[in-house]
Amino acid sequence: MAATADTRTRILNACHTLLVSDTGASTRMSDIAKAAGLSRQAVYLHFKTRAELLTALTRHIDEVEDVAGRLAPSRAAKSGLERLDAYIEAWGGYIPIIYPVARALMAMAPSDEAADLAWTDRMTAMRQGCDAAIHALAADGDLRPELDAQTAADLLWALLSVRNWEALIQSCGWPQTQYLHHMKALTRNYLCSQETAS
Amino acid sequence: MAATADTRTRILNACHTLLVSDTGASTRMSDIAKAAGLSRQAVYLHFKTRAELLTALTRHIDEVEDVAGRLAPSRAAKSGLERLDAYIEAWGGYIPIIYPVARALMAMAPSDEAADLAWTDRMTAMRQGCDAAIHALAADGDLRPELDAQTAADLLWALLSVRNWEALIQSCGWPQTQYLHHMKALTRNYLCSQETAS
DNA sequence: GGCGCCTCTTGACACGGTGTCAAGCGTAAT
DNA sequence: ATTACGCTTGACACCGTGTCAAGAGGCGCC
Repeated sequence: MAATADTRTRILNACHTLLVSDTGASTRMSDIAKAAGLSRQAVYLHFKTRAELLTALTRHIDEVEDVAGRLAPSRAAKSGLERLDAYIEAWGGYIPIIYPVARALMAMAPSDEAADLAWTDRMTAMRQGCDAAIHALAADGDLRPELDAQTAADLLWALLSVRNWEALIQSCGWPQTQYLHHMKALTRNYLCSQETAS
Repeated sequence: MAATADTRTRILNACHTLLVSDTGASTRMSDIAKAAGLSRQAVYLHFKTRAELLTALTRHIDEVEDVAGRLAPSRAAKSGLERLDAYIEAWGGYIPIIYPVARALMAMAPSDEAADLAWTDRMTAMRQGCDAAIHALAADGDLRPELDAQTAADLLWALLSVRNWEALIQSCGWPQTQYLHHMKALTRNYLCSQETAS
């Protein structure tokens, strides 16, 4: 049993390091097996499909990297404005961590229902955070009056998408700090009431 | 010769309608052949690879839909602000048109160099437009002073990405008008000097 | 009319990757 | 000694892309 769990996490770790280091997205099941020092079939004994392995990996990273803990400050924020900033800081800071896995999952999503579902789920969860931040903002009366909460959350969600991060950090070569700065400034500017957006 | 060209465009049209109607992204070469009333191999006689077919299709659509003409108003704009708006209007209005093909191209990009290159090229071309708009803005002194042109163009480029459009229109169910409205408002708000952004 | 050319067809095949199956091996528990 | 478990080996099916070779049918040209 202990050995089983060990092997399982060994596979997860092997998969993770491959996705991080490698050209990544093209990581095959056989590569993962080799990296874990196992036969290809052994991997299938632990994870029925590649999609399942990848989603298990996201959950695993979530635990190891303590997403919940990272998001705590945002939930604990006193004001809507504070919450928005804390959320951007937390999620925006987490993107680089799950990105390698996210990339692989996104790549297979169009052709694999399970992967698509798993990724959509994650994005829906992220969306919750956006909703919460926007509601906190609205509760304070700091949501820009011409925006309804729905629209504002949609915008925030799109702005904080992994694909936007990818575009700015990977394609444009932005440093992470610049990304965080502009995401905060942009949302403050457009989603918050003028007087409070200082 | 005429027949050749005919067949070629018949393939392009078949491919296009499949990508538009269908679940789309999974359109196979054999589906395209069937839809064009040809054998699978006949398709390969006109397009060496799937990637080549798809990129040819983007160019074909560009012509039929007159991208150049659509972008003309932005180039003809008198002011930077006008140019920015016109560009968003033109490109933002063009996205829904190429989206079905773009989707297929984006889906295969991670695993196919040629597709990746073709898509990157298109995005680079789009980026030119962003640069031009930002420069026009800067020339008028309407670029927000704390932003350099590079950063502003990066942001504009990311905001106007197909993936953002996809998120807002496809996932969030926004109507196109709402998308255009907020893209214009958002950029005006964040990229332009305060006094002029009214 | 016979010739060659061009387009398209037919049917086969290789390749790469995922996922499945069956038989067997080694080892630890008891 | 038997059993159960985790893993290996090697085979195979499936699917989609891309390739190849042989040939059919229409068209113009001399």
